[in-house]
Amino acid sequence: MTHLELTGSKMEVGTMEYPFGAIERKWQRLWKERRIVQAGDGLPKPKYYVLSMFPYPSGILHIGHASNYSIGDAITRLKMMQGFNVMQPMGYDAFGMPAENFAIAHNTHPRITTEESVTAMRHQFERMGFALHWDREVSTCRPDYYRWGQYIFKKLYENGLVYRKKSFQNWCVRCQTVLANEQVENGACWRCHTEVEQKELEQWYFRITRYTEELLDFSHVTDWPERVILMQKHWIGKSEGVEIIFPLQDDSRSITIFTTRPDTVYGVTFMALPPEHPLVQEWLEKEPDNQELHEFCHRVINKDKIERSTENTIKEGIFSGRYCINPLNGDRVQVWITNYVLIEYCTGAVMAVPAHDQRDFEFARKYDIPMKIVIQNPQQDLVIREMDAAYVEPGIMTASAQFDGRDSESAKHDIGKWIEENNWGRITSAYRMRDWGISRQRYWGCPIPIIYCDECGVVLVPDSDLPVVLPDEVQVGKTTQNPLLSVPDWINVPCPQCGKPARRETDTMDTFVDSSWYYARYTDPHNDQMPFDPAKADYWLPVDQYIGGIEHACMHLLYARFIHKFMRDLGWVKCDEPFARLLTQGMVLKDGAKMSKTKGNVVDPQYIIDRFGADTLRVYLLFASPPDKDVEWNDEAVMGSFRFLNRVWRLFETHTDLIVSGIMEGKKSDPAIPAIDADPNISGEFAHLRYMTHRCVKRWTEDCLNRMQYNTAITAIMELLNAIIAIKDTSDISPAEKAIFASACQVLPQLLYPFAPHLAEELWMLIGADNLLNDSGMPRFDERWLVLDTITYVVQVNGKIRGKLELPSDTTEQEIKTKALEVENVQIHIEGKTIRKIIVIPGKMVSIAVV
RNA sequence: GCGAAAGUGGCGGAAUUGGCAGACGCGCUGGACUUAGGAUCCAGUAGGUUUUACCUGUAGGGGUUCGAGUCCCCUCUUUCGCACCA
Repeated sequence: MTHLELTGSKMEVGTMEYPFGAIERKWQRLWKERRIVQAGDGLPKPKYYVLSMFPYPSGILHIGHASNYSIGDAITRLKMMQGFNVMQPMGYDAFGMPAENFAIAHNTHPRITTEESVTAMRHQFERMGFALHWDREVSTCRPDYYRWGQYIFKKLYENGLVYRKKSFQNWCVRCQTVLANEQVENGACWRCHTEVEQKELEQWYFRITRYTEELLDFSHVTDWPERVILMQKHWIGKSEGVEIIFPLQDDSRSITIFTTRPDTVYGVTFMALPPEHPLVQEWLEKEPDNQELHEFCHRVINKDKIERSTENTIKEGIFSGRYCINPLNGDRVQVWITNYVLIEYCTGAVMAVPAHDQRDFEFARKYDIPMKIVIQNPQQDLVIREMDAAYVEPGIMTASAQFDGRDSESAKHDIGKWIEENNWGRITSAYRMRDWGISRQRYWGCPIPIIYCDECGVVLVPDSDLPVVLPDEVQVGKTTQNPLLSVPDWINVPCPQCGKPARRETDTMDTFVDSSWYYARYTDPHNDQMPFDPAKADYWLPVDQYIGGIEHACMHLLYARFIHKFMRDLGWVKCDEPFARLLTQGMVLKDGAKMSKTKGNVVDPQYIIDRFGADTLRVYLLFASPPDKDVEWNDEAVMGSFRFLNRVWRLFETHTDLIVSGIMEGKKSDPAIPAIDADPNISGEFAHLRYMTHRCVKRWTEDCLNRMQYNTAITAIMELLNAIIAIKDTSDISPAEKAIFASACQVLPQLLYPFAPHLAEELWMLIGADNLLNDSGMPRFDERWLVLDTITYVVQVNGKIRGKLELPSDTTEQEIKTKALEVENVQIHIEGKTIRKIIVIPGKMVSIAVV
């Protein structure tokens, strides 16, 4: 753990700073008592639902959490000031392999460690001063939560969105479980980075592919980063093309392929099938003596799926001895079994056009398969013998019957139609995304509510028997297989249908299932009749502002959208998307790298909170960079935030009486607008302070509400503070000046509230407020005071600044031109030259073009 | 390879629509005060020169414009995502 370079002993001899510890604890207590987060269901106020991705309860509040929730809490407090009925709930994504692995390593039970961690984390969240609605806390590992996960599984099943399939799966040896495609990164487990192997298993799948088209449609989100939308679209990977049926020669069956290049269909010279293809499997059975074929297929199938699907794998194949017919031109086409076709994608078969596809080209060259040019390069005629790569660009069609001479790109659609008209196939789309495998062979997860009966087959657990409670009395880690297999009392149950002995499913669900609907559970977290009351969900959903890491772009955020759309189809929710606005916050880096225990560059937020306060940490995290960018941790710069808060504290401490009486003075002049406006005849530094006050409030408002750029909002506060402190002598000032000074100070607590709520609340009270800041409304500014009497014009000659000009704001354009030309330094630069043009930008500058 | 985002002082980063580049903070330099400190206050801080001023400067090169960090074209670098997807 890297601490600040500062030692504890130095702390003790340091000078006084504001008593943040006492202040923070006091307000944390008071907020809890006064329940500042309202979150009343259906309150007659506009609602605002702020949600930060719930954490895995590691027991330690990581700096990344601190950053994530500081953003969420800033938004929460802003929305409270705006008068919204705000909900900011918190819970725990508590199932999963880390808890189980930790329990194995420490010879304990995941339930014990998880609950301990939850308690520890709740304290740390409170110490950060987040305005969280603890009444709504959920934890996915508790039966009152996962009961409804099982219920949703059943609903999915009943709607044909769940199925079981045996196939080769990504298998992590370390985690002893299957991983979804989304959870494999560069051929390794996303969690433990162990290399993923292939294992044939029977698995439960969610048919997310039924929603592909809708998942591609982002028209119902209010504000999502373009980057995330693009990543999801890419992940779903829609390609438009044509499915074509190639009949086998001397056989009643056929091979269906998908292609995005129907324009090359006249150039097909072979078919490429993967060994897993049903036809190939059939041929293997028919020809038990074909040693070569058996050996090849066996070898390819058992090769690591990841390894097989990389570009640099050497293409291999074996001729099946069979042919099929190209329906468009009657060509006889060789059928090959290859290692470069993926069974999972589309129809699991490829029409090979070696002249116009690089992969097919390489393969055809290797095995001496004929090539046929059907797209000509308009620049230079292609000759097969001279080609050293496939010609994949568009061009002019040739040897393609009635399409000869046409531009290949524009002919694509007509060929598709021609194929449809002749019943050779159809125009369709293909998707990269596969169904979501949710089975995990681990103990610490939500049990799948399925029972296997010899008589009745696969039987759903009846609603009345839910939840299927995860048995606690399990020896975790004693076996290399699923620990649930060692609990016969739990596994062996009577069949709910026929009553005969049956067995429970021992797979548990991927934890991403748990997190796919938690945001909806928060709207009605204690409901024991249904997952949530649709009326309550209708009030709160969609989540107005969701905050989380980019790493979930193609996992959690995609799964949650899928489940949400399913719940909408059931009528449980009305909106089309779960998360209206999404903010992907950056990581906290140290020395340019992600913090990690192994690198030893972890900063402990608790250490900072104990020494400099939660307010300091929060201000630092938000000030260091915009919320969606990474924050570079810097020990020294944290001190800057601490000093800033200290300066604010000192200002209020030294001038308490002045501010309080100044506020009274301001109220006298205009009771409707407290303090902020006073004598219009003010000039000099107080006029400037008044201008700065209104300017900073305006900038803060825009940065907070429109731009969500809290670093510049904090900058605006610092600038106002500097402007106030710049006034050195307050001993002998007029009542109007006093009111201006006070109004500048009075607005500070409001401006600080989203970022440093404890100090802000303390100062608000100090200057005599009778409400809490969440009820104080938004700080106000008045355009009247943003209009300056004089404007500084910049004068450019040929684009270079040659002078400045102070002019009354009502100067006419003609006068401005005249004055600009009179500036001494301007005259030097235009002397002896011809003025071609003078451009006046009102309120800003004069640009003179000379030759 | 494909797709996307980004490149600004010693550092984090500002510059909202093309209009004073470097706000704000850190660090640094000098000074004041002193209870000798991670305190506070004052001055300075893009680089350069012949310093009331001028020149150069937002990865590099070109272009549009009275005017470009911002718009257009090319190149380079970095980061991220996808990667035999037919």
